[in-house]
Amino acid sequence: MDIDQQLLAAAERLFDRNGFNATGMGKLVREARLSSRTVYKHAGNKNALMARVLSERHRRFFEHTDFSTTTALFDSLAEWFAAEGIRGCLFFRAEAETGGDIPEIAAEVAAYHQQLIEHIAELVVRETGQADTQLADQILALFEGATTAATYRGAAVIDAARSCACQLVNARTRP
Amino acid sequence: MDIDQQLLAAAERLFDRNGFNATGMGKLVREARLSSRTVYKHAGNKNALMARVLSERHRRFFEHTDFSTTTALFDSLAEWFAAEGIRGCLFFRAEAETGGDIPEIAAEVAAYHQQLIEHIAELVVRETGQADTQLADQILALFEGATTAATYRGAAVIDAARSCACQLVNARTRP
DNA sequence: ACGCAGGTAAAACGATCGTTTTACCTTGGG
DNA sequence: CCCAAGGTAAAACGATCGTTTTACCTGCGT
Repeated sequence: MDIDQQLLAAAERLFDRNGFNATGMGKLVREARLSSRTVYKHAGNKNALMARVLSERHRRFFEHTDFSTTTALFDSLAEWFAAEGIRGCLFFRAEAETGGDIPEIAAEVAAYHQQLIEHIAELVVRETGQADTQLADQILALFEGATTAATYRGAAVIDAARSCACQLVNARTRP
Repeated sequence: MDIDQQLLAAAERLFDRNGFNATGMGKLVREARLSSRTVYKHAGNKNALMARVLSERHRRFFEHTDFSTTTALFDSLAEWFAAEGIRGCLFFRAEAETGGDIPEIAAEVAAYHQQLIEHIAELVVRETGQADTQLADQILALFEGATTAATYRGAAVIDAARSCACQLVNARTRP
């Protein structure tokens, strides 16, 4: 059934564009062109739907993003924003809107963050030949910072962050 | 009257900890130990209250933060988080929760961002002797990224971001 | 002594929230 | 042929939302 995709696509779009709490189930039902009965049959309730949206976003993001090199990482981010618009990190926003109080959502956010950290740590090892927590934290900060700051400064921040990250990595590559 | 401070303090605490939309006026009235009549006499309505909270936060943040050197900037951020807790940027969160649709709030967020950008640009000039948009964007990304990533990685990200920013600035200081 | 500015407590407003229910299709397989 | 599965449309649920109103109290200036 593409009914699940229809529902999840509408939910992700509305949650992302207008916020989670500001998006009522009524508006969601209307936008997804489904009946509320069907929506609740498929999603359970709003919290579960939010969690599924995050889970799907998680999958799609790591499917899209290329962690093979630092350059590729920030290029992927720029591509993502060009295709999806720049509205900041949906996981951070979900956690902030819910105060971390809804376990199913907090779990999805934590899972995303853990995988993000791991992928960056592996990237560091791959590019410099050794683990380096501080370098990984720096790339993470540049990645998150580009995501946030690009919402009001535009895509130029991503270029700036990429060149900074590459500088850091190159400095470690040949000492 | 400290009635305004009482109201704004409670509002900022609840909005920050639990989110803007998730914080009802009922809970706010209870927590501020005021009557709803008094709250609406002082604040007008919820949107105006949110905007005033952001305006006050803006003032307080720039009063606290030391933009004189790159080191001082990230030290200030670490101090702020130690004192206030780490929950990410309240301005970004306000914009995201409202989808940018409430003009009074969007204006406060834009004003904050503009001043942040300006202060960092001046910091760059002060430390390197010339304007450098790319360097300013890099420091901005590190600043925003530290703010966001510290919510799940902790204060270590701030140290990492500071050392990265200082490296960048020093590389420009003596060429 | 009095009035009024400005506070409280509590009820009430209509709107909207998330969710469930009722009643009615449509459709593919035995 | 028909019946279960699974969809729609729409009404209804109680809770809570943001906001206003009613009724009362208090303290201060003249």
